[in-house]
Amino acid sequence: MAATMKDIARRTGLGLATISSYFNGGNVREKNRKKIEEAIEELHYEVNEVARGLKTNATKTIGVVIPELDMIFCTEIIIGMEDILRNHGYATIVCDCRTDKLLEKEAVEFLMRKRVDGIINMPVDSAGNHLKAFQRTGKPIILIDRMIQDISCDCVLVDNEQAAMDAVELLFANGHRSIGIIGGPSDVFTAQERMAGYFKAHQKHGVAVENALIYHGDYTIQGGVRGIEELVKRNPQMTAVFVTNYEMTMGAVIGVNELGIHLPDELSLIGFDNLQFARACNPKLTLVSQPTDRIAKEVARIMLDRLEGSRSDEQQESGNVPGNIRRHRTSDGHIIEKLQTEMILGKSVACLAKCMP
Amino acid sequence: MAATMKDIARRTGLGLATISSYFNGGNVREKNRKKIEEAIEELHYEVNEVARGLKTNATKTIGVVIPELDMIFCTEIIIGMEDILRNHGYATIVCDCRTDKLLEKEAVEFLMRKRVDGIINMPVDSAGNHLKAFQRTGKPIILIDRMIQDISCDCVLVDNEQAAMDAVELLFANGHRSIGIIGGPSDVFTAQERMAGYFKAHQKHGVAVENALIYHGDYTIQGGVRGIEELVKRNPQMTAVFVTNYEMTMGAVIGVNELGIHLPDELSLIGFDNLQFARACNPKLTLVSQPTDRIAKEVARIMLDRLEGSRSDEQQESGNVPGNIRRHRTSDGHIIEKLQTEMILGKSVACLAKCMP
DNA sequence: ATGAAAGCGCTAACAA
DNA sequence: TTGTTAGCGCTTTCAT
Repeated sequence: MAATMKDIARRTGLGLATISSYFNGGNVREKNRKKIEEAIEELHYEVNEVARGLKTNATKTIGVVIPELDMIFCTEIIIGMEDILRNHGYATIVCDCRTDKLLEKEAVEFLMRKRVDGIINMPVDSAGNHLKAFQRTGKPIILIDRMIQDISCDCVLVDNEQAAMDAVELLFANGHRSIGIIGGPSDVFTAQERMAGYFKAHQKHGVAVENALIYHGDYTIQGGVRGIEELVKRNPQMTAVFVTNYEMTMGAVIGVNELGIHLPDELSLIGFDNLQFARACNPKLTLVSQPTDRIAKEVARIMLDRLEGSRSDEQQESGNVPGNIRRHRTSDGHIIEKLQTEMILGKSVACLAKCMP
Repeated sequence: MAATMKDIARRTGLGLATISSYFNGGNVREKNRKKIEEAIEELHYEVNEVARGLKTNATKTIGVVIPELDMIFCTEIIIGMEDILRNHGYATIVCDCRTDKLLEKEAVEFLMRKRVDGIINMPVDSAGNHLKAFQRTGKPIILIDRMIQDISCDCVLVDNEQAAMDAVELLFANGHRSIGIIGGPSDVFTAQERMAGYFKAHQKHGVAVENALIYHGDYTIQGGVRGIEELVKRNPQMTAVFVTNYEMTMGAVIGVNELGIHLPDELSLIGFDNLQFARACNPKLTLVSQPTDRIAKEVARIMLDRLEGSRSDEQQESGNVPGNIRRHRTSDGHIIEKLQTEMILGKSVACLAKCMP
C-alpha cells in the first residue's frame, strides 16, 4: 500500500542502505540525493516509524498518565509538554485514569505494551505500585506534582507548603483570625503539603487551628460547593476561606453565589489556579497561581535530556536554573525540582483591621 | 531486555505459533496454556505492540488533531473519546495545532509517519489540504464540528444554526430588540452557522440586523473581552448580547465586570458551553449547551465501526439513533450526524416587556 | 494442536 | 559512497 524504502530503492536503482543513509543524515552523493527526493515526492513516501521503532527499540512516544484530563492543572501542563515533545519528534499518549488506582495501573501496562520511551505521571497511587514494572525496563519516569517514596526518579514539584502559607498569611495580614480551608483528599501529597502550610501559618501567628474550620474536599467542583456550605454552616464567626485547588475554587464561588453571600464584605476568599476564572469573578478573586507552563517546560526538558542525553540542544540550559526553581540531585542521580507559586491579588479579601494597603 | 515470545517459547519448549495462538484466542491445550501463563508471569512478558503493528499493519492508535487543547469544547470531547478508545485497546495521540494551518498539516504528517489507524480532526484549514495525503491511505477520517467541502468522510456536527436561533429567540421572547452578537472568525464553519442563526431569528421576528451589533471575535477569552467592550461602546441602546463560544463567554463576563455593568438589569447575556462556569457566575448565566459527551461517544463509535467493522460489539447500536441526533449517509457511504444543543436557563436574561415567565 | 519458516519496513554492520 | 544481508518481535501460512 504505502510506499516503502524498497520502492524508493527500486525506483532509483540504489541500495537500501543508501536510502536509509539519506534519512539518517549520512553522506549521499548529490546526484543520488536528488533522485531519492524525486522518488519520495512521486511515491508520497513517509517513513514508517513503526518499523523504525521495532528496529531501534525506541518509539519516539511518551506516555502521560494523569488523574483527570479536565483538571485545568493537568490540561495546562499537557498542552505545554505536548508542544515541546512533538517539536522534538515525540508523540504523546495521554491516559486519563479518572483518579482511579486500578485504571492508573492499567494505563501504565497499556503504555508498556505500546513500548513508550518514557512515562510522565501525576500519580494517584501514592504507593507507586503501578510504576514498578515500568521501572524495571530502565526507561525514564518523571513524576509531576507528587513524589513517591518507593519510586526513585526525577520529580517536578511545586512548593505547596509555601503556597498555602503565602495565602493564609495574606489573610492574617488583613486581620483575619478565623480562616476556613477547603483542603484536598488527605492521602494526596499536595493536599498534605497545603494543609501543612495552613497549620504552619497559624503557628507562626500564634493562632490555634480549629477543627471545624477544616474541610477535606475531593478536588472536584462539587466538593468545593459542599465545602463552602459546610464551613459556613459550622462557623458563623469565620471571615475567610482558603480553597486549595481550582476546581474546588470554582465550586466555592458557586456555593457563595447560591448561598447569597457577598464577597468580600461577608466573606473573604482566596482560591487556586486559573487566572482567567479569577478575572471573571466579581469581585476579582485573589489566588495562588501555579507555574504550569514552567512545570511543562521543565518536565519536557528533563525527559528529552534522559532520552537524548547530550544530543539534546537544550543541554546547556540545564545549568541555568531560574531563581524561582530549586533543583537538587538525589544520591542516585535523580533530579528533584521545586517551583515557587505566586499570589495574584484580586478584590476578594477584605481588610478587617488596620492593615497594609 | 524485555522478554519476547521467543523467550516464552524456549522456556515452555513450545513453538512460536502456539504462543502467538495463545495470545490471539486460538486453541491451545490446557496443559500448554498453563505453562505459557507461568512463563509470562516469571518473565514479566508484555506483548510488543510495535512488532505486532508492523506485522498487522495496524497500530491500534488513533490520531486526534484539534485547534486548541484548552478550548473546553475540545478537551471535553477528547476526554470522552480517549476513554472509549482506550477501553477498546486503542491509544490516542492528541496534537494541538494552535489554530495554525501549517501546524495542522505538520500534525497530520506526523501522525502518518506514526501510522495511526485513523484520524479524528476538528479542522482549522477549511479547505482540507492537510487531509488529502492521509485520505489516500484509505484509512478513516472523522471530522468533528466542521465539515469540509472537498473531503468526503464521516462528520459529527452540532446544529449550530438552531443553537443560535434558540438563543436569539429567547431574547426576543423577553422583549429584547437590540441584540448584540460576539461571533467567531468568519472563516470558521461553526461561526458562520451561528451567525446565520442570529440573522434567521431576526428575519423571523421582522427585526433588521444592525452592523454595529455584530462583532467578530477569535474564539479566545481576550477576544470576548474586546468584543463586549466594543459592542457596549458602539451601541448604547443595546439590551442584550449573545456570545458564541465558551472562551469568549468568559471574556464577556470579565469585560462586563471590569466595565462595572450589572447583569441582567443593565445588560442581558447568553453564553455558550460550560455549565459549571455558568453556575459560578452571579447571576447564573443562561447559555447554549453543546452535547460534548454525546459527540465524543458518536465519534468513537463511528471510528471503531470503521476500524473493526462488524466485529465491534456496538454494531447493533448503530441502528438506534436517539431523537436528538439526525443521521444520514452521503451517496458515497459516509455518515453525517448532527446533534442538537440545549438551552440552559439562568438569571442573566432580563424580561423587558410583558413576556413569558 | 503445534512447529517451521517467511516476511512486515526498517537500521546497522560489514563488504565492496 | 554504496550494496548486501541479518534481524528487531511479531503474525501467518503451510506442514505435520
